[in-house]
Amino acid sequence: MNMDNQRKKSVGHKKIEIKKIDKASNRQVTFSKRRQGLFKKASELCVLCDAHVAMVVFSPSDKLFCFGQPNIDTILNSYINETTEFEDSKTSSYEEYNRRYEEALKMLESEKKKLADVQNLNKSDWWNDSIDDMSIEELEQFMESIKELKTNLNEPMLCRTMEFLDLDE
Amino acid sequence: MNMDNQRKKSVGHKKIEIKKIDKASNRQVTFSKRRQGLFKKASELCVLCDAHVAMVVFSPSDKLFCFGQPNIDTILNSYINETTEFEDSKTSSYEEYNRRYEEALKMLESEKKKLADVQNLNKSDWWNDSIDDMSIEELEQFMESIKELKTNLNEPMLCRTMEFLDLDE
DNA sequence: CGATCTATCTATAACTC
DNA sequence: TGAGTTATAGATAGATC
Repeated sequence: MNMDNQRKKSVGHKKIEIKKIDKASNRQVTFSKRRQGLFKKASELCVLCDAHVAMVVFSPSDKLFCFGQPNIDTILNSYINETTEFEDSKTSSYEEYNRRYEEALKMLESEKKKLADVQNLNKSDWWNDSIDDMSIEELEQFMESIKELKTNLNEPMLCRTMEFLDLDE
Repeated sequence: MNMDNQRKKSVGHKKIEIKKIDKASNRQVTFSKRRQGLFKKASELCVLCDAHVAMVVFSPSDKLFCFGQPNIDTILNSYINETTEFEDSKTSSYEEYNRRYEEALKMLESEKKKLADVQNLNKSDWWNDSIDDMSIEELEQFMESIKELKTNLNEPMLCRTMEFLDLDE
C-alpha cells in the first residue's frame, strides 16, 4: 500500500490532534493558512446564503485581522444593539460599561463619517467625482436627485440640460 | 468507471458555484451546515494556534449567531481599542471605563451638533433648491456640472437619467 | 519568511429516512 | 423538519525551494 513511499514528494497531510501546536514556527504557519481558509469560508457563507459576517482575529503574536461583509463596523454595531437590548440590567457593571462605551464609540465614528460626508458633499465638487466610486445606494439616491431636480427646472434650463446630455460625444 | 451508479445511495457533493443560492430552503440548510463548519474551524484555530477569535453572524433571516474565544466582548473591545486612537488600551478599572464612556458620549454630542449645524447651514439639499435662487454664475456652473457629469456617466446610468428627465410631466 | 506541491484529511451537496 | 449517509470537492500538514 505504501510500497512506493520513497518516491512520494510529500506525505500529504496527516491527521492532527486539536491541541496547541508546540513549535512556534509551525504554529505561525498553521495560523496563516487556517486564517486564510477561515476568511474564505466566511466569505463563501456570505455570498451563498446572503449572510452577514464580522470577524476579528488576533494571531498568536497579537496581530489583528478583520473580516466584515458587508462592513465590519455595521455588523458589530448591530450585534451590540441586539445584545444590549436583551441584557440591559442583568449584565455586570463592567460589561455593561464596556458595551455602552463601545456603542458610544461606534456612534461617534458613524456621526463623524456622516459629518465628513456632508462636508464633502458641500465642497461643491460632487460632479467631478467619478460615479465609479458610488455605491448602489448612492446611485439610487443620485437618480432620485436628478428626478427631483427636474421638477424644479424651468423650461429653458431643461432644454439646455437636455442638449448637454445629448450632444457631445 | 461509474457502472455501479445505480447502487450509490448518494452522489456525494457536487461542485457548486459561489453565488447566492436561489432556493430559500436550500439556502437555509446550507447556512446551518456552513455556519457550524465555520465555527468549528474558528475554534480549531483558537486551540491550535492560541489565537483569539470573535465572530458575529447574521443568518439570511437575520438571526444572530456569535462565537468568541475566550470571550467575544473582550475581543471586540480589543478590536475597538486597536482601531481607535485611544492609547491606553490596557486599562481595566471600572472607573476608567466609565470615564471613557462619558468622554465618548461628550464627543458624540459634539459631533452630532456639528453635523446638525452643517446640515442646517446647507439645509436644503441642493436638488431641492429652486433654481430661481441661483445666480447667473451659479447657473452657468450648474450647466458645466451637468456636462462634466455626463462624461462620467456609464451607459445604463445615462439612459436612466435621460428617462427621468424626459418622462414625467 | 512566503509560495508551491501533493497526499491525505475534512467539509459538505445531494440524498434518504 | 432534522439527523444520518455517501461520494466528491475543498482544505491543509508537511515537505521543498
